[in-house]
Amino acid sequence: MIDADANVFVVDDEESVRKAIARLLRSVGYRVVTFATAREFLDSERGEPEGETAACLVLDVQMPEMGGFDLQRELNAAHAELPIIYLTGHGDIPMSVEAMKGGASDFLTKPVQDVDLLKAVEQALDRARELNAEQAEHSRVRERLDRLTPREREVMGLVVAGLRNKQIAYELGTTEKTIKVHRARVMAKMQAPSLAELVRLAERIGFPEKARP
Amino acid sequence: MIDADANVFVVDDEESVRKAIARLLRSVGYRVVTFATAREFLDSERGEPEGETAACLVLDVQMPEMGGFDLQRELNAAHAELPIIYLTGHGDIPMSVEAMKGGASDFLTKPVQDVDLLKAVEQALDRARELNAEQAEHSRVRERLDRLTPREREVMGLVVAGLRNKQIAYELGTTEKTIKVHRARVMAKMQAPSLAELVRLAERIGFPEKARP
DNA sequence: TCATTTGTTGGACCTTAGTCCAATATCGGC
DNA sequence: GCCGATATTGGACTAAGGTCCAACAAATGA
Repeated sequence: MIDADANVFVVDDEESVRKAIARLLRSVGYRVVTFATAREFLDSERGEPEGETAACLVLDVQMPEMGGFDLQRELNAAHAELPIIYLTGHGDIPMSVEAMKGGASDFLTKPVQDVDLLKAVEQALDRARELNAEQAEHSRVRERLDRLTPREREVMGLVVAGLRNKQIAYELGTTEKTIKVHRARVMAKMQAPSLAELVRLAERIGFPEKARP
Repeated sequence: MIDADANVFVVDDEESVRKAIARLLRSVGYRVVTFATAREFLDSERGEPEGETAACLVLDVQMPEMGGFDLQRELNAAHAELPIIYLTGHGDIPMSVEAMKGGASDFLTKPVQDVDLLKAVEQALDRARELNAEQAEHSRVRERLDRLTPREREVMGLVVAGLRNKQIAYELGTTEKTIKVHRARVMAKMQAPSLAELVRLAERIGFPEKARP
């Protein structure tokens, strides 16, 4: 079954293609927004960046000015993780392979069969939902981490490294007593019911970040 | 630079192709073993399954009896993670896209340029080295886990879930003292210097496995 | 079957962690 | 100078974790 709460963005310079694709996708219940150029898409406000609704992009490879691959590069640079389905009239195997290596969700040739496109969109949206779920959890945890004071962050780093309070106190040149207070605050602010959970939270967001070499 | 300690397996039914590819790859320092059929490759002993040396597979798509994709399916079923570079004389875009979705490392068309193949092999071997490193760590931890008694595994599961000894004792219908002993053995057998590290080890191997619904 | 692991359980004791109270010192801003 | 946030420390106490020693039952192997 199809989850109707999904956005599909279509970027193609040919109006006939945009219309045909939009009609097809709307007919099965997707919300569709079309764009004639990559620039137009980038400048648009496409709703929430912290995605609540799944979204994917159907993207023409060959377009004047900014092509599909250029757009993908822009999106990656902007951290906007959005599954992409490429569409092309003049593609070859090396191009499709490069696109897939670059993380594309699919790569189809025009004229595209309706079933093929629908299947590709479904897959892309599934990917989007997974990405959204991950990212939502990730930013929820980072938000808590941001509320820690510098000292608390230090303490947390050493706690998840497995050091005991006494050792942490020595490392930071203070007393065990103080560490206990910081530690308790860390647990509270991070909303960790146990040390095990704190470690998992830290792992998930890659804390602490590695030192620069 | 090229790491000479690498195996490249070549499976192609045309002897001329095998010879040409083998010569090319050997000329830059790779160890090469060729096979005329997928069956022949599967039946061979290709050295250590717990890979110490990186390896990849250059695989013809069209072959009598068992084709390249069939071979990949066999390998996946057998847990043998081996980066695959497909080679085909009669490929199309949908085929290449499917191959890439299926986890192929690359997909090239015959006749292949030397530089293209060499670049693809380098990339595939890089992937293989990463996979090897991950898998080596993974199986090292699993090995330790396998040395735990059933009871110790139960205790470990509840420990990494964040339960306290008292709660674990209640769950398992015994006393806190007993749990402490199990717990100490778990730490020793898992070679975890701290609870934090035990949690990370458990996370890495996906322990405990989720119950089936 | 006997002996030897292996897994399991308990007691006594010490160390470490967490909690509730309170207090001091510093800094940046208003 | 006062206020709020941060960092620090102490006392007294409870709870939890870890260690050493000891014991017993079940499984394993000769």
